[in-house]
Amino acid sequence: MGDNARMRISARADYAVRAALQLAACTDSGPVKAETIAVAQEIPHKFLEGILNDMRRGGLVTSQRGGNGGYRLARAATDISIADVIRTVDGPLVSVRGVRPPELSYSGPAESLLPLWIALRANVRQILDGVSLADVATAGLPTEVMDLTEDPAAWTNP
Amino acid sequence: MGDNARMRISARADYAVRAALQLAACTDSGPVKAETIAVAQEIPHKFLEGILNDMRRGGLVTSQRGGNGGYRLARAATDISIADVIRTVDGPLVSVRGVRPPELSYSGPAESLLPLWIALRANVRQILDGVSLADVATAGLPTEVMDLTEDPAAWTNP
DNA sequence: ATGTTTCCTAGCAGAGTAGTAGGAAATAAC
DNA sequence: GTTATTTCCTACTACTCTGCTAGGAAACAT
Repeated sequence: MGDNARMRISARADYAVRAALQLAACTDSGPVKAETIAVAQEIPHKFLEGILNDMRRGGLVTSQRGGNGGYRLARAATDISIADVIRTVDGPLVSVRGVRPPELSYSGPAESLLPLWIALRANVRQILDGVSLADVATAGLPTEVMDLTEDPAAWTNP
Repeated sequence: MGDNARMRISARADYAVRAALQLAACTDSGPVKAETIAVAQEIPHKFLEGILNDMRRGGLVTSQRGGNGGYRLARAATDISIADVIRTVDGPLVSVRGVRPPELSYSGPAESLLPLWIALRANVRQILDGVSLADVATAGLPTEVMDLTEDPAAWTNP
């Protein structure tokens, strides 16, 4: 018990999204070096290299080596969702006891737990699949998302 | 990479909720033994004992020792949310890189990430705070939650 | 007293997290 | 073709978290 949490965005995922946002921001000034991103977003350089590599393997970014090389987004920033990034570097968005909800089976009074986890997942997807890198980079989050942040209670802790 | 996921309901949390549901189901037949719950829900007995203890410390259940002892809910099943249970055994629902969203600060094109995480958290809370043990135990999930499970896409993997 | 059941402490094997280190391979500029 | 640059790859480390198990002490009912 302590500061561990259940919906946890890992350092990897957070860094990956921020790096992707940085790429979205400098979309037409040639490839961006890992080092540049690392400095701009205060991310450990070598750690970031590995993350960018995962994103390349996942088809999210393309890379070029050598002097004046670097990374750029493989698709338009409007066409890459936050969920795409997180899934690429960290795997599935939602799991229960290590497996994805559809593989679960409950009995007795717990039977309705499965639909609950499904609803939870659908809800998370709605947000993370529905927001693109461009939305965040240009500070133009969808109104449904902005609406959720209106309630001051959303900003307080528990 | 692999089967790790970002919104992960741990075994602890899953077991805790199921145990609480079992208690909600036998609310007026006297205290329920850990062993009984363990068998009914196929949860490792000694592991469950620890979880029930955490729930007692968290004020969710009361206990009685000795022959004919066991556990019962401390409040009405309508008055305990799924979020209450998860938070009691696992800590805060949502965190980014180990800290809760309000403590974060982003710069440059990542500035709108904070409102995004806040919206995500609000959305998760909406579900988990809004569903009580009684809702699940009686298979009477709120209609907003049921609506989310209507779309067949909610049941498919990615 | 006796049996039952919770409560407490300790430990443990495996996996995941957040990095670091060092160098090989590709590319561009000269 | 050499050199500087930058990605790419492998391996390693230290720490924490997860999902348990073991053994017994304390409380309670009969």
